Amino acid sequence: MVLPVKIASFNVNGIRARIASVASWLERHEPDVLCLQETKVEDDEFPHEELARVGYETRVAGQTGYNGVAIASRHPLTDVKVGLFDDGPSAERRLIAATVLGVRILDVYVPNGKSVALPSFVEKLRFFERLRVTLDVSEDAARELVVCGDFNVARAELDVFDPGRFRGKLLFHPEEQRALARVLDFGLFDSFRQLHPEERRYSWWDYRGGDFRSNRGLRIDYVFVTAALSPRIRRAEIDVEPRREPKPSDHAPVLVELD
DNA sequence: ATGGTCGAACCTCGA
Repeated sequence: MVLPVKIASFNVNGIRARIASVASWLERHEPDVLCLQETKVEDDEFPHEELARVGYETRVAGQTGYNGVAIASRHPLTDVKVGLFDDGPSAERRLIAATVLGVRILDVYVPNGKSVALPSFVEKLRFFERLRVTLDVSEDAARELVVCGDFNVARAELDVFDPGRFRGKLLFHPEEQRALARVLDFGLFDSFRQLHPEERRYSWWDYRGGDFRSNRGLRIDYVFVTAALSPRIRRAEIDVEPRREPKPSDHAPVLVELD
């Protein structure tokens, strides 16, 4: 691995609505890699040029209207792979993987689930199982590997502004927490929590009800790393600045620096 | 209080 490496992840909630903000953020922070979720655009309409102008080559897995992931990099991307192990050609676009500077990177957008009482919640739990199988069959827990993105689950009380109000509800339900934990049992560590064991920081705030202004948020975006990288995390942050902009995404970028 | 607000593509859905 070529060191140091700076890797970021950002659910942009529509790349076309956010392209100027994302390009500006890339210019300010200059990560080696930026993983994007909810690009909400077909591959032939992705704004590649705007990211190339600030130095990034982008590989995409998009669809019309919903979902969509992309990896932007200042360095060559190799071994690009789209989708979960059992995805058919019409599957929702929620996973893209690439190798950059010797680091294997998986960019994930986990289904929201809608409500714990609906079949979509079962689909969310199944997605976590399928993500684990994808790791088992395609990736190596012994190597330098990053799994980042929007996981749509707060892992612990410290990751929720009002645990009492969220307990048993979507984004903070024990079943989805266990499902995510089984993915992490592959051999992944929560970089932000490792460096900041006590800090209450969020990565997502509902657009409604002035939730950001009142800091009523959840930490549901993560950068997970394997044991080969966990001792080498020098910085793990959530950058709330883009959430303060006019017309922001409802998420904030999360980032790590490894050396 | 089961509200509220976004993006994308339609006149509603998914989050």
